[in-house]
Order: sequence, then structure tokens, then C-alpha cells
Amino acid sequence: MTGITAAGQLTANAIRDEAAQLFFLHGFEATSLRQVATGVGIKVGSLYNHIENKEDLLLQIMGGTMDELMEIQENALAECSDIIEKLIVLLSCHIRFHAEHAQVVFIGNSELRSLSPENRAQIIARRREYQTMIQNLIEEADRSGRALVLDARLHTFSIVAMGTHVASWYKGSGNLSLDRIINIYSKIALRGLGVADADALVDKKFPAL
Amino acid sequence: MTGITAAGQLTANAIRDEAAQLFFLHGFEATSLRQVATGVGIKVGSLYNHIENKEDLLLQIMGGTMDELMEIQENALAECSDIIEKLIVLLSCHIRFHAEHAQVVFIGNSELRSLSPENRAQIIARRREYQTMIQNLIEEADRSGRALVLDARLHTFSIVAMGTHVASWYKGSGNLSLDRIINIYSKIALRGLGVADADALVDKKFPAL
Amino acid sequence: MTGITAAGQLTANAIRDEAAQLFFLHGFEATSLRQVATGVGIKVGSLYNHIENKEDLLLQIMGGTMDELMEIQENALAECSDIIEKLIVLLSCHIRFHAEHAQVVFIGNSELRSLSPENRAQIIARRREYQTMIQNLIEEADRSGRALVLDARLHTFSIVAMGTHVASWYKGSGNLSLDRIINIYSKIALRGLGVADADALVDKKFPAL
Amino acid sequence: MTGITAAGQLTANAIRDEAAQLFFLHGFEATSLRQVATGVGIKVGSLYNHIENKEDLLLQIMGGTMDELMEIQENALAECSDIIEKLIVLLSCHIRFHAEHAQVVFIGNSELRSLSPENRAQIIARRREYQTMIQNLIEEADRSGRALVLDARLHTFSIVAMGTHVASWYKGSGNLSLDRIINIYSKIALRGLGVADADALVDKKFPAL
DNA sequence: GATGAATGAGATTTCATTCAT
DNA sequence: CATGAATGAAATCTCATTCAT
Repeated sequence: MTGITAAGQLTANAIRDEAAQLFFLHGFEATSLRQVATGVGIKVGSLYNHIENKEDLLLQIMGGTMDELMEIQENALAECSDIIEKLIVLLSCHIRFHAEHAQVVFIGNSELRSLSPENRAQIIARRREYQTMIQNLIEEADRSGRALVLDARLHTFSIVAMGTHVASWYKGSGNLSLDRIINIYSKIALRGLGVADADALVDKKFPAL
Repeated sequence: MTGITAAGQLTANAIRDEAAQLFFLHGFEATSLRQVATGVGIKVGSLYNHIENKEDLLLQIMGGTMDELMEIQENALAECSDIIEKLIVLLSCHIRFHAEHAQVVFIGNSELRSLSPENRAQIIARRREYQTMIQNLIEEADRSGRALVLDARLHTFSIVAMGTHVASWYKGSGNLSLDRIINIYSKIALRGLGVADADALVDKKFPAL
Repeated sequence: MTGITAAGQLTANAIRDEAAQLFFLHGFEATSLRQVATGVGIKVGSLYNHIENKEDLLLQIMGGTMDELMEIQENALAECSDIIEKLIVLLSCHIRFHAEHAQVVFIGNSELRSLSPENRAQIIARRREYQTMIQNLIEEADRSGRALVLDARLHTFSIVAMGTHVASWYKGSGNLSLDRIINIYSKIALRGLGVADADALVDKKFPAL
Repeated sequence: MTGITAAGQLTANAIRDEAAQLFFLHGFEATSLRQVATGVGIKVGSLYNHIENKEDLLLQIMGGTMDELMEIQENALAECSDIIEKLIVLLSCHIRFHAEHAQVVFIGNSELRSLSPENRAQIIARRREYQTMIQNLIEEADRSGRALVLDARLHTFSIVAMGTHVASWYKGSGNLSLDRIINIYSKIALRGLGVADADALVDKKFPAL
């Protein structure tokens, strides 16, 4: 049922954007389709020319986000060879993406339970894929002797948690630039992994400006 | 409205417990009072002998949690003098509490927006108080030269994020004991703060068993 | 179930008074027994030591009022012989009672439909009895040639309506004394009946002071 | 929210009519929207395509009635010049309207307290406007020497009360025709105002047939 | 005689969804 | 494609009433 004409596409995008904002502000359950429609400037009934149903809207928002993040990371990592450099690049992309897509990331973290079991499983699988990618890098760094890993899974968790948390407070304004936030968080994470010269390595790759 | 009779007190507690569990599983908005009542074994109308309204129930759960956490930390910190020891103790209590009270912690993090503005402000104030306490310790460690602090606020955030995240996955079972989880997370956090001999200091205070 | 001890009687009366006031202000349906109980200073459950049920409360209030009005009129009329004097006395008592018992009179007029069919019939019968008494006097005045009656029933209605209406606005304060209100209304009614020298006769019996 | 489609308009009218009848029979508070919906032949939720909320329904009914009455009076009075003729015409329209719109008039009198303060004030203002119009005519008749006015406000009240009262018993059937009722009530009122030749003047303008 | 608690019924209102126009 | 209208289901909350203590 999704729009095919150009105008239809525009409306469909407007709906997704409006929904993302409302889901972020009030939550999926607390957001009514009436609010979404009003925000877009149409009537409730008209929504159904563009979406399957309310949950479908949430699924679109969530799914798109993970796809985009994975693609960004893969492209960025493809250009590095050194394992620590890879970790630094990953951390940078990770924090940047979570800050710049705070709303949808937040939705992705908080509204999993609003999905039907099948849809939930689908999203969880993609998130696990992402975590596995991080954990693999950490284990590689461990094997190479460049990091002092305590528990690969917990290290991964604490990095994932950083992103989630950044998304919960980053607003785009404030006295810390995003570059600086990335710089500091990367150092904290790298220190945590027991990488020697963590601060210097991060500064060399992504100076805080 | 809360019970005065002994039996009434029991019912009131049962309502709060049942609600906490359901809010955790399905979210505040997605939980109906009918579910709560059924779980407790009474009829919907009877709930109102014990609560003011649905939001009041959420407020009770959230407020109680923050009070308890603050009290635990204050008692624990009162017994240490060394600043690094204090940090280690704080991290230990922090992780343990978030793991052992995963449900209510999670509710506290995800359902803030379900509160009315006044109630929300009240809870946020208590959370800020907690964060300030952590940040003060970090700054003290910095001044004493025992830590290499990058940005006290971001360090605080990453510690807070750890707790939040632990609460989102810790189930009480699994192959890592809670003591071991605390041990590792504390090391990661202390390493991140640039504390020399982080691992050894943690192991000395709270051996992983 | 009605109270027998002295204290019980007091409470029972307090309940009736409080209920009358609330029924007057918000209507029977819109008044909750919780409000009544709170006004009296007891809890809802305790009401049932004094009343049968909610409707019973209304019936007590309504029934008592009509009994009292009838008794007042009968006593007053027993002391006059002249038919016009009787009408003047009746009008005086009629207006005075409706003004001084505005609340219960108003309830009696507006809450008939809140009674069960049987109770309603009982109250309506007493009201019809009262109307018949008025109409009988009017017809007697007509037969005696002292009044120029157009339609005894409609004259009766317009007198009844006067009372009802007075009860809807009389507050006890205001720039017209009750005596003056009675004086004027009596003249209007007597004029309407086509009684010669209406104004003078009223002034003679009940000077406006 | 009121209908835009032709069919929608029909439903909206049906809802108002059904509500008016039910409010008249059982009162506003005692009438459930379910009853209204059932009477119209739709489901409860569908009502909200046509009304804002329950009170809105009452407001529409009340406001419409007063507007209509005022308009009728203004048109009728515009065609007379003599002050007594004006009074007779006013009385005629007054009684006729109250008889023919007994239901809504009754609602207007008995359900004022079911309105919110703002809505109540709005309706009361319109009613006061109507009373002022009557009182002005009475004062004019007084000044012209054609009437023997005792207290313009009380005369006004007794006329208003007549209308209210007629609305409470007139059923359209019965042994008195509406024309005859109007004829008699007008005479009673005019007599009350001390107008000479009251009966003859009324008979000349509106013979009882 | 008062109270806390429970109950069943019911009220208003909101919502996602459908469909004829 | 948009819309007004209808629907069924559900949700929160209130209420009169009962009863053990």
C-alpha cells in the first residue's frame, strides 16, 4: 500500500518523520494515530493509504535505523587494517550515529516490546549482529595482545551502553562539540579495554579540534 | 488511601509489586489496571481503595527506588575514607543495585515520560542528586591526582549508563556471577578514569571469588 | 434502620440536611453518597446505619416537605371564614413557605423523576391534594361572585407556578423583604382572579410594612 | 465536528433530538450516552463523530432554544406599536413557545447546573437578556399609565414562571386547546398588571376561538 | 455505630481500523 | 488519495451497596 507516486512518497516520509518524533516524545503506546495525522496535516483515515497499520510504522522506523548503522560501520571499517585503528573508527561511528540519530535510536531501544513477537525477533537479530561485530573486533584485539580484555561480552555491553546513553541526552547543542564527545568517549572505552597509549592513539586518529 | 489495616497493607504491597512487574514487561501505557487487579486477585474497582490513580502507582514505584539507592550509597560510602576505595565501593553498590532491582530501575529509566510534568520534575531532581554525588567523587579523585579525568560529566554518564544497561539484561541466572560482573564492570570504569593499578585495587577490595 | 438513640438521631438529621443541600446544589443524580458522608464527617459505609439507600434519602426529604406545607395551610385556613380572606391567607402561606423552604421545595419539583414509580406516585398524590385544595377555594370564590374566574385549573396552575418560581430565586437577602414579596405576589394573583379591590384587601390583611 | 455530509447532518440532528427527549424524561445526569446512541441507531463511539462531549450536547440544545425564542419575540414585536398590544403579543408568543417546545424549555430550566461554569454563564446571560426585554415592556406600560405596576421585576418573574410552568404540564392533548390556554393565561397576566379592560383587549387581539 | 475493603455495574471517552463516497 | 462516518474493543474511573471487624 506504500505510496508509489512522487507526492505519495513525500506524504509517506512525512508520516514516518512525524511518527518518529511523537514516538520519541511520548512513546509508541501513548501516541495516537490521530496525533500523527494531525502533525502531517491529513485526517486519520488517510494514513492508511500509506501505512499497513500502527505497528508497521514502528517497524519501518526501527528497521531502517539498524540497516543504516550497519552499513556505515562496514564501509568505515573496510578502510582500516590495524585492529586498534578499527576499534577507534568503530567507536567514532558508533557514538556519532547514536548522537545524530538520537530519536530513532532511542525508539529502537525503548519500544522493542511494542512489536509483535515476529517483528521483535527480526529487530533483535539485527542488533545481535551488530553486537557480534563489535565483540569480534574486541576479541581480535585481545588475541593480538594489543588489549587487555577482561570479558569480551561485558566490554561490548559497556560500549553499546555508551551509545544508548548518549542518545538519551545528546541534543546537538550544549558546550561540548560532538567531536569532543566522541574523542572522550573513545578514550574512556579504549582505556577500559586496557589498550596502551589509548589517549594518544585516539587523538592521533580523531583530534578533538 | 493506602491501607491501614494489616490486610489492607498486604493488598497495597501486592498491587505495587504486580504493577512493577507488568510495567517492566509491557510498559506503563500498555499495562491495564485490569491486568494489575487480576494479578493481585481483586477486581479493578477495588484497586482504588489503595491507589489514587494509575499514575500514582507509577510514582510510588519510581520514588521508592531512588530513595533506596541513595540510602544504600550513603551508608556504604560513610565507611570508607580513601577516594579510590570510595569509587570502588560506589561502583559495586551501583552495579549490584541496578542488577538486583533491574525491573524497577528499568521502569525508572523508561517511563519518566509517562509522569505528569510535576511528578516528572520530582523524580528527575532525585536522579540528578544521585548523579551529582558520583560526579563529586570523580572530581575529588581528579584533584587528588589519583585519576586522569577527561571530563567529569562524561565519566559520570558512562558509569550511569553501565547501571542502566546492566539492568536491561541481567536476569540473575547466566554464566557470570553477579560478583564477577561487578568486579569486571568496576575495573572497566576505573580503567576509564585513568586510575593506576585499577584491576589490582578492585580485586583487593572485592575479589571476584 | 433509622437511628433510635439520641446520638443516632442527630447523625440521621445531619445526613438529611447535608443531602438536601447537595441535592439542591447539584441534583440527586449528580450527588454522590461520598459527598454526603464527607459533609457529615463520616465514611460512606457508615451512612447505611442511618438510611435504607440513596433513594430513601430523597423520599424522606420530599415527603416531609409536603406534609408540613399541607398542615400549615390547614391550620391557617381554619381561622378564616370569608372566602377572599381565605385566598389571601393561602397565598401568603404559599409564598412564604416556598421562599423559606426554597431548597427542599426546589428538590421536590425537580427530582420527582429520580424516584421509583411507586414512590413517585405517592408524592404526586400529595401534591395533587394540595392543588385540589387551592382549586376548591378558587371555585368557591367564583360561585360566591367575589371572583371572575376564567378557568379554575389554570388559575391554580399560575399560583402554584409562582411558588415554584419564588423558590428558584429567593435567597433571603436582596432588597425586597419577604413580607413585601408576599404582598405583591398576592396582589398579582388576586388581580388575576378578577377580585374587586384586590390591592386594598391584601394590604388590609397583610400590610407590606 | 458536526456533520458536513448530508448524511452526517441527518445523524447529528437525530442525536440532538434523541438527547433532548431523553434529557427531558430522565434528566441529563441520568441519561447515558449509550441510551442516546441506541435511540439513534448507532454505537456509542460513533456519537463522537458528531459531538465534542456529553455536555456539548446539552449546550447545543439549550443555546438553540434561547436563540429561537428571542428571534420569535423580536419578529413578532416589530409588527406592533401599541404598548398593550405588544404585551399581549409577547404573552402569546411566550406561552405558545413554552408549550410547543415544552421539552427543551424544561431542560433549559432544570439542567443549568449540569453545565460547566463558563457554559452556564453563557446561557444565563441569554436568559437575562430575555427577561430584560419583558421587564422593559412592563416598565413602558407603567410609564404610559396603561398599567398599574407594583414591582416590574416581580411581574416579570410571574410571567416567566407561567411559561416555565406551562412547559411542565402541557402535552399537546387535553381538553383545553393551546389557543384557549394562551387566551386565559394572557388575561391572568394582564389583569395582574392592572391593565384596564384586560379581558376584552386580549379577546380582541387573539380570540379564543 | 463506624470503618476499610471488596464488589459489580456502569459511565464517558479514546483508539485503531474499515469503507463508501 | 483524502475524507467523514461507523464500529468494536478497551481503558480509567466512579458509584451504590455490602460486610467483617
